[in-house]
Amino acid sequence: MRAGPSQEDIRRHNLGALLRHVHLGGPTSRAELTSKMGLNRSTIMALTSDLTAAGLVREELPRETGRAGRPSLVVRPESARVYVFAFDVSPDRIAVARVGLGGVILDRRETVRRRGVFVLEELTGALAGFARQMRRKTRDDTVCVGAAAAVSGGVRKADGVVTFGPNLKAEEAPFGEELGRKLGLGLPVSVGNDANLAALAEHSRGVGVAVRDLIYLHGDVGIGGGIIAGGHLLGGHDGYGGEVGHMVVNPDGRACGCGSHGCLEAEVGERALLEAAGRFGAGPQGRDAVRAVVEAADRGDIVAQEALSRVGDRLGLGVANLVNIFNPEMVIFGGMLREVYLGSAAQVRTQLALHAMGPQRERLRLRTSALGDAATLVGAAELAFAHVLADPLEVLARANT
Amino acid sequence: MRAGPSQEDIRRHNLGALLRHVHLGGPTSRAELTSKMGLNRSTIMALTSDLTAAGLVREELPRETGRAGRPSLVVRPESARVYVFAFDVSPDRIAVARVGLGGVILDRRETVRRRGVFVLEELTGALAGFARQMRRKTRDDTVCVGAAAAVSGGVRKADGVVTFGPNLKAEEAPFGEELGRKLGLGLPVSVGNDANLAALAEHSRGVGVAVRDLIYLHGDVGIGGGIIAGGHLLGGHDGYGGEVGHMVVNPDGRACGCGSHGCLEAEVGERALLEAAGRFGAGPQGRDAVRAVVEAADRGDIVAQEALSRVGDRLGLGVANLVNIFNPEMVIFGGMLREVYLGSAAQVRTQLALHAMGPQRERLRLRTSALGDAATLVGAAELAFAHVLADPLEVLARANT
DNA sequence: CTGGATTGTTACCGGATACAACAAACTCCC
DNA sequence: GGGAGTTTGTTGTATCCGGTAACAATCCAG
Repeated sequence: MRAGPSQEDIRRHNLGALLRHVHLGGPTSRAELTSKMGLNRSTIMALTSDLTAAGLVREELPRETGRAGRPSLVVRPESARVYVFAFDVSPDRIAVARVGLGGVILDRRETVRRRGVFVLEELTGALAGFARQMRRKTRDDTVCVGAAAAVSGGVRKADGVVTFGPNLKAEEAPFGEELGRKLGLGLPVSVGNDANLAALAEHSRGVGVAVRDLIYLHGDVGIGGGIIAGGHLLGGHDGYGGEVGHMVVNPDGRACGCGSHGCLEAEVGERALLEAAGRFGAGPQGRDAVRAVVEAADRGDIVAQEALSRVGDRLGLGVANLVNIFNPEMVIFGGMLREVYLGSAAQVRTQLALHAMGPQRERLRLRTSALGDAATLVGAAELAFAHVLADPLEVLARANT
Repeated sequence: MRAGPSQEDIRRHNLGALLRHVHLGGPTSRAELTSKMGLNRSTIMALTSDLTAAGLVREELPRETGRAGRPSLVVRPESARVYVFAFDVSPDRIAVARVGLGGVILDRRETVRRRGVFVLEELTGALAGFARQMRRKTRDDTVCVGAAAAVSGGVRKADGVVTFGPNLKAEEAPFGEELGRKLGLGLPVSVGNDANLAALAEHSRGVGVAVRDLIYLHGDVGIGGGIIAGGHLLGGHDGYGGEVGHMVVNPDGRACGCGSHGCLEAEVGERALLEAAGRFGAGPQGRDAVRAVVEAADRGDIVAQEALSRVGDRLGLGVANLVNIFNPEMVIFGGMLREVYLGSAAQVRTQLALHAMGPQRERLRLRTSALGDAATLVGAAELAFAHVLADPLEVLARANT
């Protein structure tokens, strides 16, 4: 409700908006910025001057214009100079990326990991180690402006502590705090749920660009989700918003790890599919196992087909419920749900036709993730960049001291 | 993304913020406004001067201060002078209220109506007639600054047309347009879904004040809902957000009017309860019939108790799903669901314990509507006032010509 | 090479808020 | 009842931000 000392606020906001433009939209000419932001030429110049002086963007003459008139300077993000660290803790791997302003992945390391084990010391140690390696390779004029991590689990908004997850037992893990300490950059590490951040990623740089209402469904061991409502990530009161995995789609269904029955996760998760296909425990686990089922079904394997069909029905019912409640413009399937959806699109559409209301269904678009496995890392990077976009000059002033 | 000519924007925003303070918070001293809005004394003075000159607020010396120092002028909304018309089309009644700035219901008329009949001409005619009667009784210096209607049905965001609802057949009803024409005030009539507007009302003036994430569930013939996420009403892409009535809570359940099976509406709607209690068709309909079931259960009627129990189970499962997905701070039961919840709170809580995840459940509060039947009217009034709060001076300049 | 078009650059203007100083009005205490 | 202390209204000034306008720079077309 408060407005604040508004002179500075305006400037902050406009600087952030301009930076967000070139961060998300790539190199943009001043002329385009002038029209898209609705500001005057002279104002745009003042803003870009500030950002250039801060070392956040660079202005260059365009190669070819093709049009009459003086060529407009192109504003491009200082991708190589200004960067963040993005971390990802998935059930099957951990990954670190150095992501430049503008969203370029400059460097990246990852390693597999054993499922179900979550030793805070070990994890943060490995991640920080990767980050240090990458940092040593950077030139001296580069500057790290933030860090964020995506974890598969619930992250409490109040303090960023991981409170539950497939890898966690009863205890709570102060993941961000510990990782921040180990990094030793004097930067706080934001933490977010992996599916939430993947949703953010698809919204900013994936299939969901310019889509203000979308639902992203992510499958790995469990089922997670992220909801963009009105252009903003739905966080919920404590930060657990979008946890669609435990929506009950079949009250008499399979037992779920959460203690309930017939959760989306229990009916559509990796284990459900593999068990239905008679492949649980026997062969490989994870993404490859799911892909194998879909391929078998494609080749005519009846058991695989029926497994996919059943899972697709439940998935479709879950999507129908979400569509009825949210009326999104788009639903995006990511992680292993990408394969499941591609293998059972007919069932999903049938369930939608049965259970979703006409008006909500008519303009709905079903898509698969455009960013794939990189989605969580990209989302974490966006989270890390968020405070830079909120107040560009403050961040750089602090980094340059 | 665009910022606009920001000098004016700042002023507009601050004027709106100040007006919203006194509109929602009641009479407020300049000193309080200064601290709450984070603006300087002199700025607050300039803002209140403008609003006073426009006739939107009045400044008065307070009765008693009780504290040292010069008493701060109290800014109060011009409730008697500036008003809107709020309309409500429920299944069982239609209502019109004249609501003053600040949310005071100055005048109100309503009449019962037959269910299931929706004749556009007739409805808008009756509503406009009520409004004209009220308008004749107002003094000359009063000014109507807006109008909005709550309807039980889906309202398409793009054009405000009612596209589906318990009272509608296949056709679409340009309700707002027609009502606006009949009113003849030169004002557009905004239209919103009744449950959405009731949610807005509870959020601004009911149990949900200062709650940024809440779910409001409304029961009459069907089940509607309104979701406030991050302080904003969740509209969805086409405006059908919050339509929780057709979430499937029992795939093998009762047939629903929408063509699906086991929808929340079909399982816990009025008809479901009355049929389970063996009272459908025989006795009275509507709110009174529901109340009778709850009272019978209280007196020990086994059939009524079992009916309530079953309905409460389904309701609880639906709420658990919503809680998992949204992680709201509060769930509010309104309309006939108020009675249902009061009569089956134990079942609802049991289902929550079974199906809702711990972290989401722990800090959740379950409440009943504070505004009761007035919620939809109050919500419609808020919708009507919305554009006044967005740009106070423009609206009044136009009204005074 | 000239004319038209588009944009960068600069100086100036109007508007909005903060700040500071003074006046006004209240409470408390003697 | 009156003075001290406190809080707030009021007014004038300063600062900052964005818009406007005029001019210079640079491109394309012919």
